[in-house]
Amino acid sequence: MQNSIKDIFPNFSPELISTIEENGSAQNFEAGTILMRTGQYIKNTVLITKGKIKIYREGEDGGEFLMYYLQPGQACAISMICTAKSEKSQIMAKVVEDVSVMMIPLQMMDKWMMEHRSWYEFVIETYRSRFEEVLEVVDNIAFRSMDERLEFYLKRHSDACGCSEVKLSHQEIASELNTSREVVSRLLKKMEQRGLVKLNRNQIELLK
Amino acid sequence: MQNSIKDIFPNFSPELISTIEENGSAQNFEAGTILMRTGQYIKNTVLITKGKIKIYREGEDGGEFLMYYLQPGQACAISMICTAKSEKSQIMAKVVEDVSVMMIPLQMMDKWMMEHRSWYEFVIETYRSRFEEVLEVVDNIAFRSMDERLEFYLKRHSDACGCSEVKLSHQEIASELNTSREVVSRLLKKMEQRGLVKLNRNQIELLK
DNA sequence: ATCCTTCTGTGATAAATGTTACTGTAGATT
DNA sequence: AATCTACAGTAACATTTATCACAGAAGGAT
Repeated sequence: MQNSIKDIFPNFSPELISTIEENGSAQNFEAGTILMRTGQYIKNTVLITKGKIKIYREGEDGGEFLMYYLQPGQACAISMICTAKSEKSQIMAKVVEDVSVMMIPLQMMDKWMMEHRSWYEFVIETYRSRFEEVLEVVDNIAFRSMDERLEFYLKRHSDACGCSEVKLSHQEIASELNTSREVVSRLLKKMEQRGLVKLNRNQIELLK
Repeated sequence: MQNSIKDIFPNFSPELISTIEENGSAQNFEAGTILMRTGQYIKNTVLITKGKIKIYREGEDGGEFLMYYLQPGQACAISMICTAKSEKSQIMAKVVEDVSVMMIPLQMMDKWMMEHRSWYEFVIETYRSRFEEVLEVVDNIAFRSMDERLEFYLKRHSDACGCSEVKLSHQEIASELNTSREVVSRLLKKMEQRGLVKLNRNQIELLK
């Protein structure tokens, strides 16, 4: 089996891995799928084994503010946090690159915390890294102006996809930064003049 | 002993409470004390038994952006999250009302997760509620304008202190919202005209 | 090629927020 | 009382961001 849990989650103990394979349910979703909506009840913890997911915070007016990416080897912290209580989701999760995931029923998630040290450590580390990531998001919107936020956004995107081309329209970027398309166009133009990017239709090439 | 762990953390098991009393160190700090600075290494988890603490995110330019309050019966999620790794603090914690706290060495924090169900549940619930609170902060700065944020700020303050008078100068409020004093003055004046507040020197009275 | 849709660029203008400069006032200090 | 200091109000202006209006370009569909 390619994309095995073993390879993607190298810190998991062999016992944990077999338990996951027994109790989890492997599933695939195409790009574009909404895996989770704000307000939905959470019944599973999601481990990503392939592909990419974006996590958004939704505004009352329908805005979709990008929080962070989830990639193979990671898990949805929100789904873990809402564990025992089977709470409502506070976020929206959208598949941006066909994913394979392992769905873990919430009771298992909780049970394993006591039984598997490597699971416990993974969960704690997931909490920690996501919390820090959200704090960084707060920094960006609290302390930085739109041009800096845009640069950060592009950099994060290219880090996530491992390439220097961002294949998104200005409109899509604007939505994820909760601003308007015109503002993004203008700021990108300035960045191009500064030699930071090269602009093409539906593609922004990062030069530095 | 007044302000006992037992009364303030009613969900803790008797065994956990005695373990805490054996291993923790009770300490007091005056209003104004900085309990934790950004970048400091964390050696303890902090349980609050009395008083109030504000948690800030610091900007590179020295801004102090208010994230949330910590009150009796609560714990600093950040200090828990940075657990085993003894990571650096990502936030700044300032005492705003004389506090009594119980300092728990980080090794204990980790050990008890396996040994005390009530500790485990408390920690998970702390993660959950703080994560949600930070998401709400993101909402405010991502989707709302300064006048709405100011109203929210005042409401949160009065909730935290349990009174309808906010005894802060415009300058202090401005710092915590990362804006300028003049903007706060203007917006407060408008709120007064709308009948939402009554303004006095060093005091804002919430009317609704 | 022609049409159509989506994407991009840009000017004009409006609104929100930040900055500068100055004034007055309340309370503390002397 | 005279002085000093922190706080609050406000006008004028600058900057940033949002909105409106429109035009042209790229690429797909017919």
